[in-house]
Amino acid sequence: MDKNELFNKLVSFTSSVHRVTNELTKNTKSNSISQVQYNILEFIAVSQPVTPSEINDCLSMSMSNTSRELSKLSEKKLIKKVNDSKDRRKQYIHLSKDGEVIMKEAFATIETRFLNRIQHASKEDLEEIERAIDTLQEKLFHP
Amino acid sequence: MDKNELFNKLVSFTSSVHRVTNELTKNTKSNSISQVQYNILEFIAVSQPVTPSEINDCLSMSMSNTSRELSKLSEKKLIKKVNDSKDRRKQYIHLSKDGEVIMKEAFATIETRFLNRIQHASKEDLEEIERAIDTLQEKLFHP
DNA sequence: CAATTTAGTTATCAAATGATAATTAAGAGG
DNA sequence: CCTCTTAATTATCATTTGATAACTAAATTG
Repeated sequence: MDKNELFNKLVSFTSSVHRVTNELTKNTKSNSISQVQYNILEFIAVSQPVTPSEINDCLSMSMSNTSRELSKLSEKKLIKKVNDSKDRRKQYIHLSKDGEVIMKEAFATIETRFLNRIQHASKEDLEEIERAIDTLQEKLFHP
Repeated sequence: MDKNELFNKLVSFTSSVHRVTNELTKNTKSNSISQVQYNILEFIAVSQPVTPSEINDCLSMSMSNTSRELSKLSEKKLIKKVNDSKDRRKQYIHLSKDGEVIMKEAFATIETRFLNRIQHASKEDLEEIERAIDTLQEKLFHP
């Protein structure tokens, strides 16, 4: 087992994942929000609840900009801020009802494109794909 | 086989891939270039050769900005532009020697972090990971 | 050949973003 | 209690970026 070769495979694999993710999520955002705001909502939707610190860390943005954009999303009633009951410096950000609606629509578009992409896959292929995802999730990406 | 469930797995999987990619590539860029310039060099390194159009498409940036940043990278002697011999409107961007050096260093850092991440995986685990990557690359991400 | 489209460059301006610093509030450690 | 650190907000300013338009050059279409 050549770990070096495995690393090269990982590089080209992650590059493919990013490319396909781009294709699937292109132009899915509603017109009422900016691209960055959509990225934030998507991150919240997948990782709910999140703190502002996690957002600027995971989306590689500055704390000042995160704070600004969260305020705008709050004004638009797309997110809710909840204080941590133990550590009262922390906030947990959730999607609001309206935020959930926007993200449900976006994910519906993404899912349609995904189903289109795997429409010719056989039952066996799909099962193999599912097992492969489980394997990588468990052994490589989750910890 | 529930395709809906498979989609949900894909969403959480791609989210993990992005998170781990972030961890592995954080602060790997040399101080002489901006983050965007690093992203461009990384994309070129993985997909060489690429056209300016592919760069603005895959990195979701405007054509004007792509052109500006490529000029800067050219001034810094990190890339080379080669005209397509058939379609002379097109350019192919390659890394220069200096660009290769910068990216080799960056990937060395990333590889060290990756090896650290899989240090406790058994031989069997690594083989399973490799097969899973091959499967997803072939059946889900490559086409 | 003429008209249209495509690839890319450049200049300009407005908007988004990052860096910084000052500030508030609260947890952690001595 | 005092100091240090962490989480977050806000204001200010410089830089980066996107949008637009004008432009060159070359391919495509008809």
